Formats: sequence, C-alpha cells, structure tokens
Amino acid sequence: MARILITSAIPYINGIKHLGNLVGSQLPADLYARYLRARSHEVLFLCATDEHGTPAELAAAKAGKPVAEYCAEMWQVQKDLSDGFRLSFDHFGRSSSAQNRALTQHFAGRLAEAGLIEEVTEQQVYSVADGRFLPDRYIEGTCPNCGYERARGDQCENCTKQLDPVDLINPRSAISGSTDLEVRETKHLYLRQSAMKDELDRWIDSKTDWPVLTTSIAKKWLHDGDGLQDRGITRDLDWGVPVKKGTEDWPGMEGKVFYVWFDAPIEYIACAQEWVDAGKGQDWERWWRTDKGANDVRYVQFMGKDNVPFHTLSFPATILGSGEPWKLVDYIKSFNYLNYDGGQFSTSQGRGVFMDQALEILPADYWRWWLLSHAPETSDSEFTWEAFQQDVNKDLADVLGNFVSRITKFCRSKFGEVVPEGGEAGTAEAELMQALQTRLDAYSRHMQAIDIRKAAAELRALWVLGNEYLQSAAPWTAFKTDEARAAAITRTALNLIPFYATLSAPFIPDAAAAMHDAMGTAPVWPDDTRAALTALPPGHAFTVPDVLFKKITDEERADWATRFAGRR
RNA sequence: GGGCCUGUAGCUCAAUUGGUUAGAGCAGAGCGCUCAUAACGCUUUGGUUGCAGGUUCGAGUCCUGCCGGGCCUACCA
Repeated sequence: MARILITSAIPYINGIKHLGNLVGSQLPADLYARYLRARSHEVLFLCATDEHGTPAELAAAKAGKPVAEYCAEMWQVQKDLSDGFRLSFDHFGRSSSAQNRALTQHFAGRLAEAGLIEEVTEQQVYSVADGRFLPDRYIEGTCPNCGYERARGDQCENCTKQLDPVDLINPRSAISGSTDLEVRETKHLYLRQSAMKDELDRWIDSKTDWPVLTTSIAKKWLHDGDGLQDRGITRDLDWGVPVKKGTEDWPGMEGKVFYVWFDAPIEYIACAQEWVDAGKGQDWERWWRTDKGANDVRYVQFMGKDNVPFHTLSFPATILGSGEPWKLVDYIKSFNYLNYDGGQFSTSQGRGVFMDQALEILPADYWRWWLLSHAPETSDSEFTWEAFQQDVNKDLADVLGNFVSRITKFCRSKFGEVVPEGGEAGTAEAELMQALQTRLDAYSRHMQAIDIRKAAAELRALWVLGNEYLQSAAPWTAFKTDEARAAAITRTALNLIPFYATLSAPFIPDAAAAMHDAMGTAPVWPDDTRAALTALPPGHAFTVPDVLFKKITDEERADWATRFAGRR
C-alpha cells in the first residue's frame, strides 16, 4: 500500500469553467485518485480555487461586489459544480485562506534569507482614473506595427507582434477606456530563478518518465535565450497575500501583495492544512514534509499545458529555494486542449459547454466517460456533438447499460430476482475468466501509468467480453433443454455486474453505485477474476435496475448543437 | 521571428521507441441471435502513414526540405 498525494491545477475563481478546463486537470486527477483508493492505497487529493489577481478584482467590480464576497460566492459555485461532477477532492480549499497567507509569507521570508529575492525598482503604467497600475494586457491602443486599433499592451492580436505598452499609439485603459495614463516608479520583489537554473535543470533531466509535453516546455524555459529569467512575485494590488517577510513587515513593500502565481501553488500545501483544520484529516506534514513522514509519498500533479512552466520551474524554485524539506512533485501529467466543434472553447464568446450547462442537460457520468475516453493526452482533441452522441450511446447505453439490462431481465423472467442455483462452470466460463484477467491486467497497467484513453479502451473491451460471453453461451437457448446449465451461465453473467461496477467506478461513479445497489453488493477490487465471478452466492437477491443510461436522441443533439454554438 | 508538438482508414485514435502482412472503436456492407435500451454477436469493405528526397538489410518510426494544423514565447491566470 502506497501513499499518493494528488493535486489538480487550481481553477481561477473568475467564472465557471468549461469542459476543456475540466478534462485538462480536475477530471483526470479524480480518475486517478478514485482508482488508487479502489486499490486500497492511501490518497490525499487536493484542489482549491485560485482567487487572487487583477481578473478577480475586475470581475467583482463588474458584479458590484466586494472582491472577498465575490470570491466566497464563486467558490461555492465551483464547489457545487465539483460535487456535481463527482470530483472526489479530500478538500476543496481557497488560495485566499489564512493558512495560505501565512505559508506564502513564510516562503517569501525563507527565500529572502537564502538571498533569492531581489528588490527591483521599475516603471509601470498607472491609470489615474482607475486608481491602479495596469498589467500590460490591460492597456489597449493602436498597434505600431499593423495599425490595429485594439492591440493589447503585451501583444497585438491582429498581427501577433509582441509589444511593450509604451509602444502603443494612443494608449488607454482596457478597464475604463481612460487615456489618463502615466508611467510611475514602483518597487517589486523578484524571485532569482536564474540562480537556481542549474539545479532545476538537473532535476528536470532526472525526470525521464515524464510526458514529453511536460519536459519540453520546462526545457524551453530553461534554455531559451538567456536561460531562465527571474520572475516578479509581487504586484500593486489590494486583493492578495500582503507582502511580508515571514511574520515581519517588509520595508518598502507596504500595500503590495504577492503575485498570484507565487501564492497559487503554495495553496497546494496550505490546502492540506485547511483539510486538517476542517476536521477531515490529521497531520498534514506527513504529506508535505519529507522530514515528517512524507518521504515515502509519491506526489502527482495534473494540469493543462499552459500551467507547466509554473509547476516545473517557479514552484520547485520556491520549494528548493526555501532550503526546507518540502515534498517535490514526482510526476507531472499534463494535457493538451480540448477544442469545440472545429474551434476553441471560448469563455468570452460563450462558445462550447460549461460545467453548469453540462450538468443541466445530462448526468455527470456521460461527460466523465466521454471526456476521459477522449482526453487530449498526445495532442489537442475535439468535441463534436455527433461524436459525443454516438460514443456515449454506443459505449454506455448499448455496451454496458444494455448488458446489465439484458441479463437482469433474463434472470428475472426465468429464475426470479435471485442468483440462480445449479449447474457449474465449464470451458466457456474458464475462457471468459482468462480473457477478463488479461484485459484487467492491461487496464490496471494503464491506470497505474495514467494512460487514460488506453485505460478507457480497455475498460470498454471488458464490457464487450460480457456481451460476447452471453451471445455464445446463449442461456436463453440452454434454458429450453438444460435449466442447470442456463442457471450457471446466468449466475456467471450476474456476477459480471458488480465486477464491472467496481472497475468502472473511477470513470462513471454514479452508474457504478447504481449497479452495486441493484445487485446488493459493495465494491471489492477483483484481484482474481475467478473469485470475483463466483462471489455472488446462489439465492442472493437483486433487483432489476432502471435504465442506466438513456440514449441521446437526434433531436436533443441538434438542439444542443445550436444552443451552445456561441454567445452565451 | 524563435522553440515545441502534430499530420496514419470517412471520423476519433493505436502501433512494445528501427523489425514480418500498419491495428482498434465508430460509421458503411453482409450474416446470425431473440435475453435486452431496434440492443448484442460474427464476418467484412476501407491506407502510396501530408508531399519530395536521403540513411539503412529493413522507415509510420531516424535525417533534410517543403506543405498543413496547434501550442508556447515569461505582466491574464
């Protein structure tokens, strides 16, 4: 039995996430956590909301609410949606927690003592009307390169040229439109990542089993141009972790906060404290401090590819730089993007399906199955309604759901709602068990390796074996001449239901629970298929469950395709 | 501009890292079954692996060039 710490990239507080976000971190992390728990490993699975930063302040202002109140409400919304998708976090925390504030300040203090913090005075654009400094992308103006009038201060969306805000012609605030901008001097803290470049490089080099996507992004940042750059870790904002050196004030940094990307990953640690403080567990250091029991912990992170630099470089720099024995990540599973019907999901244009809408139209299992079995592991993947309807109907309704339906109903009509007695297993059953064992081993291998699409394919193949067995054993034919034989076949097939329920639970937890419920069974991982397929004793009562998966009709599909095409 | 990823059947994806005849699912076609959500099973059509060269006994896999798609490029997170 191993101990595994799992974190999913923490979703930004600002708004409801779409299915692309979901499949890029939280959903696969949940799959892995559920699988490992089912295999009796000790798992701590953490996630939280990422609450600081300019977008949160602006979203709150737009909603006409204090930012703390806005974040509290949005946290609840995201929490409810997580529950709706059956994401089995041990704790869903908040980066704005007191625990994270203290820990973030602690890390900054340690880094300063280690000489890894540099104070830099720089020039930034200040908007008098907005009363705030503007990040580059919140300054708009005419592109000096192509004349596009709505170019952003960081890059022109029209000609893709990278810009500096001072290059813009007629610059204005993207927030208020005000042109009353001035350049002001401000002081910020920089994390001297460059000083740790070689150490990080060696560490990344040692991770030969990581996905190419993960290491290639890290390598690029380490070696591009002048190598790893120092990173500003403070901002002139109100909403965030106040800059402190441990518990001490930081002279000259009054009124400033840490940059979200500094405090967000630290929340992974703080979240474990929140978990304890919420009374859900004890001894968080056992998971995070290698000097206090975390030495045998395997730490796995899940994230979309856009998050990779922060998890491979910035956060490890923070941890290593502290000089304290914090647990470093052991494996990073990163994902490409899920596209929507020939384009990208777009939050601003309301294009695609968002988590709340998804649950309004279909149960979580439908989404979980389709998204996970099409997880963008090797390249971007694509959601289309046609594929979604076809795959879900075929895999869930026809192959799995109908299997449960046909055998329970057959048994009810011939033997009643009890596991029938009589007959014994023969060669057909031996062959079935052999085939199941082979596939089960492959399934376990893929789940262990977090090869999600392959695991899904293997699981589906396990379901198919049940249909193949029924078809060739044909208990409806045997029943006419040899009732005992029909009973043995039926008994074996009924045993497949709890077997499938247990194996499928990481993908489709609700349907799995319904299957166990109907069969009056509890999940026990089938190490040995022979034992698993004879677990139900003759005379054991069951009920015929409701249809597990209703099919998606052509009308529904057409309706949804128009409804989610854009302009939410 | 630079870097990385990617291009395989109508569609979505594999191919044990250079090794026999490139495989699955879906969709299409045919047959079978009648327990079941018109479900299931069996068989089957379908490929110049983006294009052109090269290395090799052997290339989907390695090299070069070209064409297409995507991502990142450090102040959104």
